Amino acid sequence: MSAEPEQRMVLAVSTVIFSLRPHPDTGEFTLWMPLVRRIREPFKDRWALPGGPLDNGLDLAEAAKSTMHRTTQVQPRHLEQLYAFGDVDRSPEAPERVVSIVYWALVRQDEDLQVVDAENVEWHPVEEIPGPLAFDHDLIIRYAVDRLRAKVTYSPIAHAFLPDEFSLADLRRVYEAILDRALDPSNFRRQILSQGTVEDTGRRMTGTAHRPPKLYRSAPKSSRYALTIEENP
Amino acid sequence: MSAEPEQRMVLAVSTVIFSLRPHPDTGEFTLWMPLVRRIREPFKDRWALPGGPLDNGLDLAEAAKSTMHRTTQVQPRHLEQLYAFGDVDRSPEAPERVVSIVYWALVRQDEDLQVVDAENVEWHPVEEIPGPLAFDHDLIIRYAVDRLRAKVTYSPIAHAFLPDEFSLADLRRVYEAILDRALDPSNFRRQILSQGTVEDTGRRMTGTAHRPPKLYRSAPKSSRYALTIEENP
DNA sequence: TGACTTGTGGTCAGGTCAACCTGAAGCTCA
DNA sequence: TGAGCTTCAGGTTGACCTGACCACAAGTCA
Repeated sequence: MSAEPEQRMVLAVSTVIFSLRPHPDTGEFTLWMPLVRRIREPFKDRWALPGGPLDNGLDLAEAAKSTMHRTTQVQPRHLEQLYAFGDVDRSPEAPERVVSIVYWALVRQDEDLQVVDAENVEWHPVEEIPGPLAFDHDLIIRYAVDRLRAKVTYSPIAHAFLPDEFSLADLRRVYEAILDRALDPSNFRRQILSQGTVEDTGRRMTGTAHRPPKLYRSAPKSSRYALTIEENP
Repeated sequence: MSAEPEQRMVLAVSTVIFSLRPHPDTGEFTLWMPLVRRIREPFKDRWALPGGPLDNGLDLAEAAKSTMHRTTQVQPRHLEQLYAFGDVDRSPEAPERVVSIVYWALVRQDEDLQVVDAENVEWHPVEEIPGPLAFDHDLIIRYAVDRLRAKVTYSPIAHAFLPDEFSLADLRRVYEAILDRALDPSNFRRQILSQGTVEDTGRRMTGTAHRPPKLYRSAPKSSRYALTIEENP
């Protein structure tokens, strides 16, 4: 088509990883995410999303999981494609054109919290990202947060943050952290139970300093398309 | 990472194009889309989505519009990224790995209907696609139709099918075609007017065989992200 | 003129949702 | 031991939304 000299192009895969942790100041749960410090140009020493060039032998989602695990040690419970970024003026400082297929992932609270930070990786609350990031990663993160907030209101993905069994108050605190506002406990309870995405285990939590809550588990999902990965081992 | 011989990889851009036309049998409006007959291997002589290799000098959306216009002559009014398909087992018959960034587009009724079918292009109602298509394009189309149906219920994209001025009955027929069910005219009217996405022009349609309806136009939109292209020239 | 068609506007019953209230069931501490 | 505290569990109420239905408006057509 065009007679210009062939410009080098890189196809990369990266991931916005969401985790739930208490904020050091307030103690309230908030969204955190890991960032990786770049060790080479372009954008040397700037923070960036975990990612890397597409391994030609792997599926896109597998490649995302692979680079994610290698750099941050986390194993996501929910992985979903966010968007493909690849405009020509995307990062004018980079010498080659980069098309990035970006995923977002949710990590289980219990698995996540025991992970030690790897080298050149730092976790930050999403409201306190040390910008500006490399490439257009600030934009990508804002988009991912918005997508997560929208999706949590119509899809039972919040469960992905929790262990196998949880109380409705646990689930409510997840929603509150994502949406960044308080929810009425009894209205929340009615909504969740009416949508049939959790089922009663018959057991109750023990050792609480108050009335012990019932324990629930996620109900089996019925997804029409295999474009989302959940509950991977 | 892997020491295997470098496998050739192609980055392609293709588009699911939706248009509204009366069905030849019933006369009711339904969704149609153009398919292109492949003239080379793999999948020679099979129908496929319009698309082609990514032009390295163009933005992703521009590349999609470019190949779309070149093959089918249409100019979309609404263009939106659907998904990036690129699993390694995506089309076992193809010799090289193809990563496709797929867009979906809505074409205005009036512009669209005057277009003559280009060579090797045929329009089909979405319910009567002559499958199986090339690659995994059947899956892609099903996914795109579902996304369109979902999105039309919470976003004012149906306007993209209509000319600048339209009656609420026109708009209702668009919704009915997309959702494939009848809608109550007066309830539809109440909903649309309450959401503020249309504004009264003060004029009425003339030459109708009944009470002349008011004409409306789309109200200016407020989009938070520039990831969707609308109203392109 | 009267039948017909489609647009426009309203009513009404049922469901949903947020705000609020009350009791249940554990713990802690005097 | 029992009062007080905290959180869970479940109910009530009123505002709002939605779908089904009704009635009239304003044109054309025979």
